[in-house]
Amino acid sequence: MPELPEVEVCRQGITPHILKQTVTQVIVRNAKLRWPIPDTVQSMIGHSVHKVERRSKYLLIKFSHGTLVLHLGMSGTIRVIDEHTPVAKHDHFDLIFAHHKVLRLNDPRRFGAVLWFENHIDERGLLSKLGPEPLSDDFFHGYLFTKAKNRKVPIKTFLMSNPIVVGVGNIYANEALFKAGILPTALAGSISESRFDQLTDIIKQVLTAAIAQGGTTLKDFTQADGRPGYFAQELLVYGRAGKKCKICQTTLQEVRQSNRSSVFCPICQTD
DNA sequence: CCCATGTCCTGGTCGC
DNA sequence: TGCGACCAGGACATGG
Repeated sequence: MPELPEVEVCRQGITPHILKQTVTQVIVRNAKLRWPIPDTVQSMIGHSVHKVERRSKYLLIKFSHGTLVLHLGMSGTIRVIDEHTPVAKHDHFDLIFAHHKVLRLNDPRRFGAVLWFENHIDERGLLSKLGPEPLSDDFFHGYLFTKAKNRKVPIKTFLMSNPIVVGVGNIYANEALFKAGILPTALAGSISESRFDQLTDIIKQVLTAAIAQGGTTLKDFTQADGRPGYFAQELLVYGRAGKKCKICQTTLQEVRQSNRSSVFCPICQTD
């Protein structure tokens, strides 16, 4: 599920089901996620949800005395379901509420995380080391150009770097670079300010459109099937290596960068 | 065997 | 030479 639009749609979807509801039980079936689920998650019992926020791809479920931090990793999904719904394979964590609904985390690969920040303290600095939200005013014209000065890293790796900007994963990095006409292998420090500004606008557009489409197809997170939001969006390059560019019909090519696949059109995209 | 939506961490390199 | 910034790749676990 995990690109930013999917997490945001998830946040919007679960919020009305859990806001102001009181936790009655916390079940940890398998604590071995990316980090062990701490015993302190039990402190939510008897407390109610004040707010449901998102920072980067982290879901923040806020209580008066702390914050439950959820990350979906590469394969996690969250649903709000009836408490009698049978437990399925990879259902690792339940947050049960007084109105008999359950927030249930399923994560086959277990790269996700369930953490508790007492008094909002982020011991690992997970949230404090993050760059700006791409849809906020902190991600503005000139920002990427300034950050990229003297950087020799490929633009695609640069875009996917959380200290630079959060929420741009492999799918949207590929899609945004195609739309901006920039090769993923172009060096970040060699890209002009105007092209960076155009790329900034495109990233905002792509993420906004994905949230809007995910929001319409996935507005209720109480269903058993959770189709990721990006399936609703037409993908121009991601997953299309060897197929024809939808703009110029040239065969799309693939390279690996930092152990991730990048797909691009050798005609539509340039250094 | 190959590949896969994330990201922390390690170890190596580079430049001041 | 020292040190910090930067960068590539490994690691995690499961399924298609």
